[in-house]
Amino acid sequence: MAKELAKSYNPKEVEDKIYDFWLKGGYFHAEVDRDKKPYTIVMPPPNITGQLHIGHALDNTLQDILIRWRRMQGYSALWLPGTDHASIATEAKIVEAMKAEGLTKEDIGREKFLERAWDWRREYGGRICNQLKKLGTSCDWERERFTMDEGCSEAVKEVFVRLYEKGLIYRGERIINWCPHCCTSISDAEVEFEEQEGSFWHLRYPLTDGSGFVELATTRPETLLGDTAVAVNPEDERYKAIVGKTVTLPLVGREIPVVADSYVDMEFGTGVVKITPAHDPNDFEVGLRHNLPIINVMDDTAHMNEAAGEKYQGMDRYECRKAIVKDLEEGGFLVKIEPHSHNVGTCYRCGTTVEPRVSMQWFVKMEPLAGPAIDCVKSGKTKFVPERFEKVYFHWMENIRDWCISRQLWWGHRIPAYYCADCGEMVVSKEDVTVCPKCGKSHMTQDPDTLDTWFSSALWPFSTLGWPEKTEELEYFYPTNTLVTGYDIIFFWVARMIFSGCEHMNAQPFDTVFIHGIIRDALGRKMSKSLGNGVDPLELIDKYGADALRFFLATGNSPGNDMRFSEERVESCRNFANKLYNASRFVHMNIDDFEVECKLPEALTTEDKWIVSSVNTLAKEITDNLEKFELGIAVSKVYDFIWSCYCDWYIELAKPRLQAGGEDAKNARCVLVWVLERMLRLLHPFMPFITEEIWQTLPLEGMGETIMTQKFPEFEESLNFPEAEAEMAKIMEAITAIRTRRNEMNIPPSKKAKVYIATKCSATFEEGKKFFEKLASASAVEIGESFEVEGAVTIVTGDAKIYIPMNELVDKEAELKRLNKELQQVEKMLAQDEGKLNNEGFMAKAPAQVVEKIRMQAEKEREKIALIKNAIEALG
RNA sequence: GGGAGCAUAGCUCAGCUGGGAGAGCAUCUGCCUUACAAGCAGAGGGUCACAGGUUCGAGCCCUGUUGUUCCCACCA
Repeated sequence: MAKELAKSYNPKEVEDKIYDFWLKGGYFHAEVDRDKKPYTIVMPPPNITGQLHIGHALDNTLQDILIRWRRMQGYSALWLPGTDHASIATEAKIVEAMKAEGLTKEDIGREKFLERAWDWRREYGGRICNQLKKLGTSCDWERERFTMDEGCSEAVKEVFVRLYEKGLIYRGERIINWCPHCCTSISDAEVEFEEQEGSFWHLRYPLTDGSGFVELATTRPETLLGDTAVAVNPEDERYKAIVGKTVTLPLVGREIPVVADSYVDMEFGTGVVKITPAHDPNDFEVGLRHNLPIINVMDDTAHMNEAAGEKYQGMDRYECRKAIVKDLEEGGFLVKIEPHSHNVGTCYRCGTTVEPRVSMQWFVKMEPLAGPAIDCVKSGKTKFVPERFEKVYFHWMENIRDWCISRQLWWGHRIPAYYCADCGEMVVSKEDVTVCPKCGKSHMTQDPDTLDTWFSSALWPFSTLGWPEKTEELEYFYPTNTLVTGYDIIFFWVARMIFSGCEHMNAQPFDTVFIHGIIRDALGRKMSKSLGNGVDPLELIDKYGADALRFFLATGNSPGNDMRFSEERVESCRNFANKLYNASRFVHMNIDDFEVECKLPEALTTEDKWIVSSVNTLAKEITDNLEKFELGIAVSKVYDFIWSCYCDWYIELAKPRLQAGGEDAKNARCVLVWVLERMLRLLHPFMPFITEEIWQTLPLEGMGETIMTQKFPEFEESLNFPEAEAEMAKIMEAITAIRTRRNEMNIPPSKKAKVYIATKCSATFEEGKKFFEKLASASAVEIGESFEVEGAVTIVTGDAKIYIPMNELVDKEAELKRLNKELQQVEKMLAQDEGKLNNEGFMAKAPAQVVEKIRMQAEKEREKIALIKNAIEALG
């Protein structure tokens, strides 16, 4: 960071080095510290199968901004990282890898399979963490956890046993969603519905007594093989006579009853529904009400089983559908086929159409858990940002159904239930059970199933802090403060953490759920593997630097809303980093040969006070914004300040002073450094690398070794100079007005001209005189009450009338035209303001501040009008 | 069938509890002004989707309409 350095900032040279420095310094580590307030974020654990994608980058950038900010504010800020075992996804990967060797799970057995899975986890599980480090995430790696590590597994068992003993976990034969590809049950939340074009087959089932037929329609004719009834609405006059009779199931010949059930919609179709309790959730309910037999006609892979009959056994469900339709047609049972679009449930992991299926599974009874979880949010113990997501949450919680938690997988937490092969006794226990407590025989086998991945993630906010042990950490850091996540996993995860926290900790797991959207591609489409439209954050980091990527992710991103990816914007963020780097280079050029302290001098000029006051106010605003989770607003304010105030104005204002040398130059140097240092701290949560890099080069004796642990700037009354801000505004307005006029007239900066400033604020302009040469191409500046200047361009600002003599360039006609146009504009504004001031309603009801503001505005406008008129007269 | 979001400059989006419409990119003009051409100084460009309403005052609040995206839901 000195003169001889490259003109552009090169993030590659600094980022890894700085990250190592932070790690070695242990700055990410948070301890229980009774002198500090805790601030805790638990990281949504990425899957061990995962690669860092742009969504992770967003999620973790937001978390890192919050945690760095709070850490700088003096909290004991814990950001707890970890990974998720991701049972289905990981198991699929292992199975796939084995396939290449020609092996299946069953070939090698459970034990060997798990060995492979752990090997895989050891090899790849850390990959995503290393990728997160590239992003600059300041999480406490010493506390990194894994959902299947010893502690988390202990928590899982504890929860399972507790809920079981409370009667909130039960085992039962229910209809569940079955994925024939993953070969496991999945929960309701894991089913994604998609609209599909299908057919509506109208069939007729003959009445057994030979008195005719009933016509009904189905979208799934193959399930006919499992039909155990036909249902009509009890109110339906058309069918009252046949209720209680039986029909003979076509192709099968089974005699099944006609039942009356209000579930049937008389208006829809023919008003008759075939009932297949084993393969449809509604039919299952009907079956329960009418005591119907359940005939499961498919196996694990959705092929027809022996119950489907010899002819169809072994067929895949769609193959069977074709065969059935053909047979029905041949048998004269098919009335017609209508096109029909309907919602089909698919597995969110693999996209396979889910097969509803009756099987023995474990469930969490949700209703007793949902109540406290609803109260938790209703009472405000947990708040959603933005608030509208609370509605989504309530709706889901209020309509929740029992949660199927068992999975027919091997990779995961094995269900702690044991069965006696002799007497059939079941024992649920945290410890392995080898001897049956009932019959005393040692023929106990553990339930082969594992738990839904989300069962363990639901415990994440407290299992990672040591629960069920009563650790110091748990007591200090729980409830956590902020959970940052996308709206897409509110149901999977957020809701389940809330009821788990309420149930097991008797306290909300976090105070705030900060929800963000997803990042779409440049065309607004979801990023997906199949479209190949994803962007790789690591490539972006490589190309533009982590700071630039983070800045992009934080900017223009408002809570809960999706954002589109734009490489141009990442580039502009990179440019901002470079701008800051160059500003620092400038500062260094001016301080390296001098003794400069990062301390404000005694004597501050107006422009010094202006920049100091501005950065001081900025600190307050940023803090307010961050407290309200308005990260995007906060970050753009820092951007504007650094670029527009510090670089475009203050540095330029400082140049003449620096060149002049002497005491004033020394003061300017100090202010440059002081403001730069403060702005670096404000920017640090957003752009951690470059701010650290620059900060370390500044003359900051005794301030510590890292910016990370410096205090986040706070508003200080002693640094507030509103008068200086007002005075600078006058000077800046005059300079800008001159520039604009010169630009309009196409006068190059090299062509200097004398500037006459007629003003009542001569003291202000007298002090600002020196700036006009540098910033407004003035050859000389004269300030007075009034001037008579021949052949001059006249520029009117709120506080001054400025003349620039440019005989040969002045076009009197054009000048007059322009001044008249300006006059009109100002008169129009004045008319508006006077309208308000003459409006009784406005005067009576508008707040005093607003009235005062308008009054001042009108006053200014009147003055300006007088000045412009005056100038027009002078020209004419 | 319910519910929600979005609609603001050519493009992508900000806009806090209502008090004179902003940024980035793009376009145009002029500048290598000794930190930065990844830059500097300027300019142009908006009936804030439409129609009503509340209010002294509406991009913002209310109602409706249109378009669009998404979530939830057991119509076979």
